[in-house]
Amino acid sequence: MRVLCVAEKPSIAKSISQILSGGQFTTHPTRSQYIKNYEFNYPQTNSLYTVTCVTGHLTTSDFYETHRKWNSCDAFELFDAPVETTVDKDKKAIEENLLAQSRRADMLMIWTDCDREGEHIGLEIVRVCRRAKRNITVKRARFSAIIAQQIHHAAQHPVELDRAQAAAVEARIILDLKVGAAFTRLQTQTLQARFAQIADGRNVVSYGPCQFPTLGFVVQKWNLVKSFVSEPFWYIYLSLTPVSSGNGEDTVFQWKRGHLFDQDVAVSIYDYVLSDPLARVTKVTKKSTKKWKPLPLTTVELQKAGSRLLRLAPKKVLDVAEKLYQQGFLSYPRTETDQFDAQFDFQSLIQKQTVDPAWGDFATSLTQGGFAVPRKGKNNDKAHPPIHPTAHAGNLAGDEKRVYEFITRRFLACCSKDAEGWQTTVDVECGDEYFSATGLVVLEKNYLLVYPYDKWIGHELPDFEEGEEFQPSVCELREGKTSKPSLLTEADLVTLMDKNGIGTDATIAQHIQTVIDRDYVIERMEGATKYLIPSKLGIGLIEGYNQMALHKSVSKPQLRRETERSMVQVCEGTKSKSDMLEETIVQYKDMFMIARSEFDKVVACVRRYLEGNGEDQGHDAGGADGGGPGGGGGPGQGGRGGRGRGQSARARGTSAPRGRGGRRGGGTGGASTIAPDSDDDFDAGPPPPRPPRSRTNEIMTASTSRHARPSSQNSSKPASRLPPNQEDRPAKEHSNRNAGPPSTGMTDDTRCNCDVPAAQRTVVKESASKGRKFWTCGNNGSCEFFQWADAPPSGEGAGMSVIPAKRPYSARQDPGSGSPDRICSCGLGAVQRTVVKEGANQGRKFWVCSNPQDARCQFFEWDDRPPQPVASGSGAPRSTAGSPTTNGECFKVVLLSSSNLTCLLSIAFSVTNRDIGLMLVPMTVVGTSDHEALGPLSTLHLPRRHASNANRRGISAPPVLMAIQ
DNA sequence: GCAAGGTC
Repeated sequence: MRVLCVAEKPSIAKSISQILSGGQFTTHPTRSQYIKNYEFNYPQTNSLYTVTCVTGHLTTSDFYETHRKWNSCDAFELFDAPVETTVDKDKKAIEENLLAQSRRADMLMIWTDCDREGEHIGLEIVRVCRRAKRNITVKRARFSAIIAQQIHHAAQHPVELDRAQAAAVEARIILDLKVGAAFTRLQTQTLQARFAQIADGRNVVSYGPCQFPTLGFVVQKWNLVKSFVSEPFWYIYLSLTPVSSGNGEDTVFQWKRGHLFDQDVAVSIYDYVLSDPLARVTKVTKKSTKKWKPLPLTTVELQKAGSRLLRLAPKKVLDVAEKLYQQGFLSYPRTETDQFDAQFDFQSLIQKQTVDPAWGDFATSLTQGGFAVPRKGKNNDKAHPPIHPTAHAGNLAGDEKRVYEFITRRFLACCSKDAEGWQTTVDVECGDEYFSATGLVVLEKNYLLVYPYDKWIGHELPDFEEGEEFQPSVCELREGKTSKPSLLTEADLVTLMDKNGIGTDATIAQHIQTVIDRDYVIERMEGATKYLIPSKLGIGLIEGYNQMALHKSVSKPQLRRETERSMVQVCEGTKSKSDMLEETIVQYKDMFMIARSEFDKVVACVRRYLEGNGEDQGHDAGGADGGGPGGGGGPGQGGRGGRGRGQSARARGTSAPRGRGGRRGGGTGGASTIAPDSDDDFDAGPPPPRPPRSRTNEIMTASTSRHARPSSQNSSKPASRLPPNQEDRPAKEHSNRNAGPPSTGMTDDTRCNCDVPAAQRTVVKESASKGRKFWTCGNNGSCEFFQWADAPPSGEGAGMSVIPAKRPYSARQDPGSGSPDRICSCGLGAVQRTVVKEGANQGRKFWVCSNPQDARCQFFEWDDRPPQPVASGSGAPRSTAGSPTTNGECFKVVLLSSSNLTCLLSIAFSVTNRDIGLMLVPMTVVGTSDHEALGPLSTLHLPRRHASNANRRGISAPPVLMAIQ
C-alpha cells in the first residue's frame, strides 16, 4: 500500500521520516523551495511511505469579488456575504505537490500538529487531495511529541480526523473576517472622511477582535497612570543595634503593619510605642530556604524575558528564535509547554553545551552530578517541548547570540539545582507593635551560576537572641507617599494578553506589532525600558466606543473569550458550526448597528484628541509627547456616579461614588476588598476621579488595598442597556457559578488587592488541598489576597476538548469570584476557606478575616449560613467606615491588641478606621462593660494617653465616644 | 486597503 503522509511543516515531515525509516529514506525536491518529499519503506504496516508537508494553513478566506471592493457594498452586508476559500497564491506549488502525490497513493495520512488548528489544516489537505483522488482513504496520525515510540504508534494506529475541531476553526475564520472587515471599513471610511491626518496616512483604521483588546490594555494602563494622585502614608521606622554587634551595625526592622494611610492612627500608635519604647526580641527563626530555578521556557515566557532582559520587542525575539530554529540551534520556538517529557534526553543536549567558553564548565558540572530534573510547569500543549537548544552555536552575533544565550542558560538553569540559602528572621515587639527583619546567607548558588538574569543577594543579620531587650537606635514615625504606577511595558502587555486569551503564543507579538503599525500605540523609551502608550487616535477610538451603548465592550477581552467558548462547544459537538456563526453574527450585527449609529462619539473623541481640543493627553503617532497627566474628565463625562457605596471615610473631596459596576463587600468603605469586576477591570474609559494607589517600595498592609479601581464613569450609557449583572452583580453570585449559561459579566481578570494581576500558585503542603491552585497577591505578597482558582469554570468551558486549541483558553477567570461577600469585623472583605481537617465539616466553606494573622479578627461564618450583622445590637450597621468622625455620631476606636487593656472589648464593633480595621483599645467603659447593654448613647472614655493624643490631633475633644447609631 | 491563525 502506498501511504501519503502530510505534516504541518517541513521540520515535522523530516523528523517523522527519519524516525519511521530509521534514517533510510530518499529525498525528492518539489516546486516549493521549503518542501521535500521523503520516501521509504515502512515494513511495520507493509507500506510504501511518502512523507511531505504543507506550511501551515493552505487556504485563505475572503469575500467574493462582489463584496471585496470597499465600495462594492454597505459594510453591514458583509455579515451576510458569502465567503470564498481558496488556496493561497503562494501555496500553489504545495497544492500541486499534494495533487500529484495523492494520485499515487492509496491512503492519505494527516500528520498535522495535535491541536485545533492542526485539525483544520488537516481538512484543508484532505480537500485538496480528494480533488485528485476522490476515494482516497483518509486517516489521522495523532502524536504529541517527536519521540520514536509515539511516532511509530501514530503510524500504526491512525484515527479519524476530528471534523468538529476543524469546523470550529472554520467558524472562527469566517467570524473574524466578517467582523474585522465590517468594522474596519466603517472606521476607516468614516474617520478618513473627517480627518485629513488619517486620510493622508492612508493607513486603515482596522478593527480586530484581538487588536482592540490589545489597544484597550494600553489605554487602560495609560489612564491609570495619568490619573494617579500620590497619597501620603506613615510608618514606624525602627532600627536596633544588638549588644553582640561590636561594630554598632544597625538593623532596620520592618513594621508588621507596613504603612498606614491615616495619620491620626499612625500617630496614636506611634505615641503608644514611644511611651515604652523598649524593644524585645520575641523570636529568632533560622531556617534553610531556596530560590527555585526557573521553569522550562515557553514562547510567552521567552517573549516576556526577551523584552525585559534583552530589551527586544516580543516579535523580534520570536523572529530571532525562529531563525535559530531553522538553523537547527533551537527546538521549535512556539510552544506552550513548560514541562519536559519523562523520556527527554537531557544529557546529550547538556553535553553539547560543554564546549562553550562561557557556560561550558557549568554544563560539564551538570554531567558530573550537578543535574537535577527540571521543574514541571502546568502547561502542556501536547505538541512541542519547552524551548531548548538543540545544538551548540558558537558563531552567533548580535541579537541571535543574545537570544541563544538566554535560551541556553535558561535550559541549563532548569537542569541545575535550586539555589540554597539560610534565612534568619528576627521578630521584635516594641510598645505592643511588631517588627521583623530578615537576613539571608546564600549557601549554594547552583543554577544562579549559569543564570545571571535572576538575583538573590545575601544580606546577613547580626546576632539577636530571643528575650534580648534594646532601646531602639531609631524609632521614628516617617512619612512616605505612594508613587506613580509605571506605564505598560511590552512584557506587561504580553502577560495581560496571555492571561486574557487574546491571541495565541504565536500571534501575541504580531498583535502588538499591529497596534503599533496602525498608529494606535507608540513605543516610548524611558531609560533602557520600552513602554507602550496609546496614541491620540488610539485613546480616541477606545473612549469613543466606551461611550456607546454597546452591551459588550470592544476593547475588553470578553468578546474574544466568548468566541473561544463557542469554539469549544463546536469542538465538543454541543453546537454546530452554523449555530455558532448564526448566534455570533446576530450579536455582532447588533453591535455594528449601534456602533454605526453612535459613531459620532468616536469621531468626537478622536477629534478631541487629534485636534487637541479638550484634554491634554494622548500622543501623536510621531512620538511627540502630548502632555503629562491630564485633569481627567472631559466632555460627556458629566453626571457620573450612581449608586456608589463604600466610599472613603476621609472627606478629601476627591472621592466620588463609583458608577456602574457597583462595589463588592457591603459598604465597608475603602477597607473592603474590591473584587474584580467585569467592566471595571479593563475599562479603558475616562480616568476616574479617584485614582488607585500604587506601591512604593514600602509594603502595604492588606487593609490598605481599599481603593476601587477606576470604574467607567460613562454617564451616557443608559443603565437599561446594561445586562443586570454589569450594573451591580448580586453578592451571592459566587454560589451560582455552576448555574446557567456563562455570565456576560465575566470577571475579566483576577486581580489581587494591590490592583495587579493576581499570581497563581499551587498548594504544595501535604494537605487535602495539595495540588490545588489558588490566586494570591501578584505583587510579591504585598497583600493577603486569596482565592481558589478551581472554582468550576463557567458553562461549556469546563470540559476541555480532547484536542487542545493551539493555545487553550486558560479558564482562569471566574465570574463573581473574589467578591468579598462577607465582611469581617475589621470591615474588610472576608476570605473564604474550606475545612480541610477530617471531620463532620470537612469540605465545608467558611469565611474569616483577611488580615494577616497578627491583625486577624475573630470573624467566622459558615458559607452555608446567612451572613450575620457584624456590629452588635439590633439593626446596627456593618460599618460606619464611610462616615466622618464627629462627636455624637460614631466613634473612633483605636484598639490596641494588648494584654494591658483597661477593658478588653472583644466585641465586633465596626470601626471608622480603614487602615487598621478592628483593633482593641484600652478604654474605660462608663456604666457597663456589657456591650449588649450599651445603648446607642452609651459613653466610652478613652484612656488618658489616648485622650491627650486625640486632643492634640484635633479629633473629638473631649474624647467622649458614642456607640454607633 | 479589512481579521486571526497556521507557517515560511
